[in-house]
Amino acid sequence: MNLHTSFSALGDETRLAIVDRLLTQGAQAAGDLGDVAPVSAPALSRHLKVLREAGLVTVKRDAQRRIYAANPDAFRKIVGWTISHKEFWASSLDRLEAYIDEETD
Amino acid sequence: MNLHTSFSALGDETRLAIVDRLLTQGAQAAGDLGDVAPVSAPALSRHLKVLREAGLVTVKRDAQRRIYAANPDAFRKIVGWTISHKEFWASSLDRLEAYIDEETD
DNA sequence: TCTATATTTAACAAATACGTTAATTAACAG
DNA sequence: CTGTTAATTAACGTATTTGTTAAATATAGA
Repeated sequence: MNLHTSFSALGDETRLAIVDRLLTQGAQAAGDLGDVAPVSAPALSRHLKVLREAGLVTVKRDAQRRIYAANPDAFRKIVGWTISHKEFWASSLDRLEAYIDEETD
Repeated sequence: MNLHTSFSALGDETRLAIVDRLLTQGAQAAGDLGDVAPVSAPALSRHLKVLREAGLVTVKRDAQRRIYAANPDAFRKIVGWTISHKEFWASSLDRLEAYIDEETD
């Protein structure tokens, strides 16, 4: 899938929250994601579809449930792009490191 | 600016091409970006506005020209987010490294 | 089988996004 | 001051996105 498709999928607040949740807490059923944003189940389902079609998440069935998980390959593509431009944004690496330390606490 | 706003801005093929160009070739005037995609000057101008409002690029005037440049801070935010989830996507780091080597040639 | 649970799909309205051409603004050059 | 160049803003049509409620699908369990 094209890189801009991944970015587009992450360009919605609800979808970014879903992905962040899956990255942080691991795989979850669709229903368990209901509290990431104040939207109906059908709306959530469609967001999951967008993420699926962009290749950012994968699904697996478990009885009535659909277990969603973030797809590492998709993230490697994004990281790959950013890293390929590292010499640009990392011109002062310490500032990045400061930022990361701050964010990951 | 929110992270999803950055992703949203990069979620359009033309805008991603603009940004990639600025990252690769450095600052350029709006007119010089005309060949990144087959769109009219007004369309391009609006894409640049979206990127500006998302904080991904900055502008500086030079007579009639507007010189656009990628904004490192915006990219650090994106990198910061991906890195904060590194333990996930980098679970097999060699695969990422292989990918990067392949992409940056 | 009948019912409850989990999720998706259908149908539809409202908002947003993107492209175009025409008009406007701004700065330079003769 | 007039014409040229550079870029943006205005106006407008169409397509896509996002949300909702109602209906459909699929599995589990009494």
